[in-house]
Amino acid sequence: MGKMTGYEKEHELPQKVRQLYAAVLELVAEGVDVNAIKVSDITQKAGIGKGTAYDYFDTKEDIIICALIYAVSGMINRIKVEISQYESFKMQVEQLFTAVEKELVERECFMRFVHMMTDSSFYATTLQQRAALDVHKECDAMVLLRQMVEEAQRRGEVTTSLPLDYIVFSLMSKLLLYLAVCNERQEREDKAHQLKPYILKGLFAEFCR
Amino acid sequence: MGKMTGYEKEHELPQKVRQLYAAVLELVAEGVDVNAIKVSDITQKAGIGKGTAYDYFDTKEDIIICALIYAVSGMINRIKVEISQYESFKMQVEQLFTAVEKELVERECFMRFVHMMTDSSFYATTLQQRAALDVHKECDAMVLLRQMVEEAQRRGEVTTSLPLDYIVFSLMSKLLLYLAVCNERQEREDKAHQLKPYILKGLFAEFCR
Amino acid sequence: MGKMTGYEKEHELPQKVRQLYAAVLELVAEGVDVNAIKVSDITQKAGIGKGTAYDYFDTKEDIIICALIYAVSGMINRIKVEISQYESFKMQVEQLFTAVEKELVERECFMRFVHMMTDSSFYATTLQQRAALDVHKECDAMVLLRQMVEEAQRRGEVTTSLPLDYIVFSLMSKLLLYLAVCNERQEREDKAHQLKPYILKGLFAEFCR
Amino acid sequence: MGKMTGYEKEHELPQKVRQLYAAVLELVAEGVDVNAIKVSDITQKAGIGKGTAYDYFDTKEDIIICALIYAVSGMINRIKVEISQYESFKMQVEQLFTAVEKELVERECFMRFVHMMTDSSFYATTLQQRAALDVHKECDAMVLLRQMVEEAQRRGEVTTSLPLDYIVFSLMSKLLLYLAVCNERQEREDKAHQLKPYILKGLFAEFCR
DNA sequence: GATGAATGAGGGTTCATTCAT
DNA sequence: AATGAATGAACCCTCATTCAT
Repeated sequence: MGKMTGYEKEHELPQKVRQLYAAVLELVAEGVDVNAIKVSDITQKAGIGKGTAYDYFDTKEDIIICALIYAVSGMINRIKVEISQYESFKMQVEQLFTAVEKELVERECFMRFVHMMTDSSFYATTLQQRAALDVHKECDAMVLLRQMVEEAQRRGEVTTSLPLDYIVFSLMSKLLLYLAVCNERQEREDKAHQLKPYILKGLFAEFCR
Repeated sequence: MGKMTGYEKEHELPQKVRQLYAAVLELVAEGVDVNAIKVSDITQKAGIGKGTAYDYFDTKEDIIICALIYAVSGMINRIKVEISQYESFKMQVEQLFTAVEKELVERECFMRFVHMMTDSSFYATTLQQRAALDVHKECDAMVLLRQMVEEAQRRGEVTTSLPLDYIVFSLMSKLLLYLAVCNERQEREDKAHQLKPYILKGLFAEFCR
Repeated sequence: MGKMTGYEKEHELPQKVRQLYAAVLELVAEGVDVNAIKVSDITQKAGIGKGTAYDYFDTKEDIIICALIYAVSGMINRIKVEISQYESFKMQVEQLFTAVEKELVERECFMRFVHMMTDSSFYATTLQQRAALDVHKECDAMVLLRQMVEEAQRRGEVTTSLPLDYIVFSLMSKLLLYLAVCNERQEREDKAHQLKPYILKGLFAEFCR
Repeated sequence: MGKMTGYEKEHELPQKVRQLYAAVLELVAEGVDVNAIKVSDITQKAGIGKGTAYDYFDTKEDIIICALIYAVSGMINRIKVEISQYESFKMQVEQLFTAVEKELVERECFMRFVHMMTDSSFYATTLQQRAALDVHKECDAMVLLRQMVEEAQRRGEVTTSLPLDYIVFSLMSKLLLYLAVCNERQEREDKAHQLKPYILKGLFAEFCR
């Protein structure tokens, strides 16, 4: 049987695969170390037999990687849709910050994913290779941000006197910064919300006309 | 025997421990997945027997964590010294960027360490707990940055109209962003150097009077 | 439902069972290790569902054993018929050698079967037990040879001054020797044909008047 | 560490390897199906830890194959020595038959080994490949027999009017036949001894002047 | 009846840790 | 003190067998 790749459309996903993905993402959201996840953890949480997982995936690593790709590409696509409802760059950026902080599971997965994109763990390396091959670039948040900025530049909302790369990277770094703060334990949850307006203000002051 | 903690002074380190740390850091610098490092990899590279490692550490994880703490606290202390030679905030920040990009091994370890501070892997969790207990805060780059900014504010070089947290986080995020770009494969190495002046200019424009 | 035993008459065999047997024997003829044959290999080659195989057999081992019994008893019966067309012992023996070398699949299965009769693998042990119970002795090539020799002795063609057992065993050993040589890779295929006249001559010289 | 090959000299064998070999051979002698032997069976019988086996061998199959090569090459070498004490071909052949029937364990291993040389099981295939590469031909009983016959021909004891191959194969087939009969359950043990003189007489009548 | 998706017991292999030398 | 051979718990993966459809 053809094994999963992580890029299947939502409706193409067999039920069992959906359960496997959900199990992995729950574990990740619970803060379990990805490297410590056991196949039996996943299948038990998914409520299916261990062997079944291997009908859809070749290795444990595949299960986890596909679950992460699934989560992040889904998240990015959802953010794309949400952002497209706004016309101004500023509103889009605000929406972006709101979107990523929204749900714990997604936030955790996104963080994990971003880490992996700049990490040298096994999962990181594999994901980077996958991303490089990924024609749809569905998983690349950078691509999303780049498009957003380019269009805003075309509309004249964002300065063109700074390199596109710099603007995109700045946006990304502030976004991650925000996520990192959000993710810290409770006490700082407030701090995150206090910082948000400053982060946005800083961004707009630097890049918007 | 008392086991190592990672906070020993340089001169307190037994020779064997030094060799163990060096081995771990070399492996990390080579891009080996921390989770994939085996005790035999470490001791072989260190040129000592496996049993000896257990005279100084209780578990494999301890060896790795202490090596990382050692590397990062050393790095931060060295940066402290380097920075203290400059009097202006701008020069200090420039020096900071130069320092972290300087050496591959350090950069890699620093990245790994930072990842771990915002990660939920086993090593991450342990390091975070250790950092929370760490009275000297020797390992906390944030503390260093905070001190730097506070003093600059006292000297009137940095604005006090923005929250200290925000300034520190911004500085940190730009620094990490820069490191991440530096760490990408060859092609981008140039991109990193092209971005640097913009990053610094952006920082100074936002925070310096 | 009553499960198969391997001794069903050709016309009693359900179509699916025929397909299963054919699949097993093809695999064996392809040189696949009997111990490595998977149920899915068999049913896939047979073009039927896995569950169906278990309607006719209790275990995987049963499928394989019955297929082998089927192949060998069929082969022996066919050889019996072919031999009965000849009246002289010498002609019968020549026919015997021709018959066993005839078809690759049969030769392979026969070899496998003979191995199993003098082996201690699981299949061997089971087959030996079965053969001991086999009232018809349909599977026992030795019985065929014994009858052949006994009748030839009665007709005065074969010496009675040597023990029957010895003559039968000698015949068997030469036959197997010949098969073994036939089965070696290509180069020796010729060698087999060169040896054949010597093998027969030796046999006849020793046992025929 | 360098792994075992099965061709180590007796005195080169680490103690643990010796124990592993002994365990495998005991199991084989007990009539356990080679394909059913578990690593834990071997190490338990050997009285060592499971992991230790993997210090000396890469896979379970390696352990078993090396044990068989060890047993057979040892046996053949011992037979070589025993045979070399006799000067006449007839005495040598008699000694050969005595030697192979001598010890249960050896007989069983030799049978297993011979099976494997004309079989298509995994072990068989691997052993055949090894034997083809084996420069010493230490494991090849055929080589031993061939030398024996050639020398006897040179001494004028064995006819040169028959092809060498035929003589060697005949000798081999009678030898194996004899072993097979010896190996059958109790009742036939006697039969074997009754057959022996006829087998030898037949051989000598056919090949000796 | 026929199927093949699902199961989970079982076994090969790895590697952190120990301890006799 | 230092070693590394030995251990065995742990875990991934396979595949015979079942059973709902």
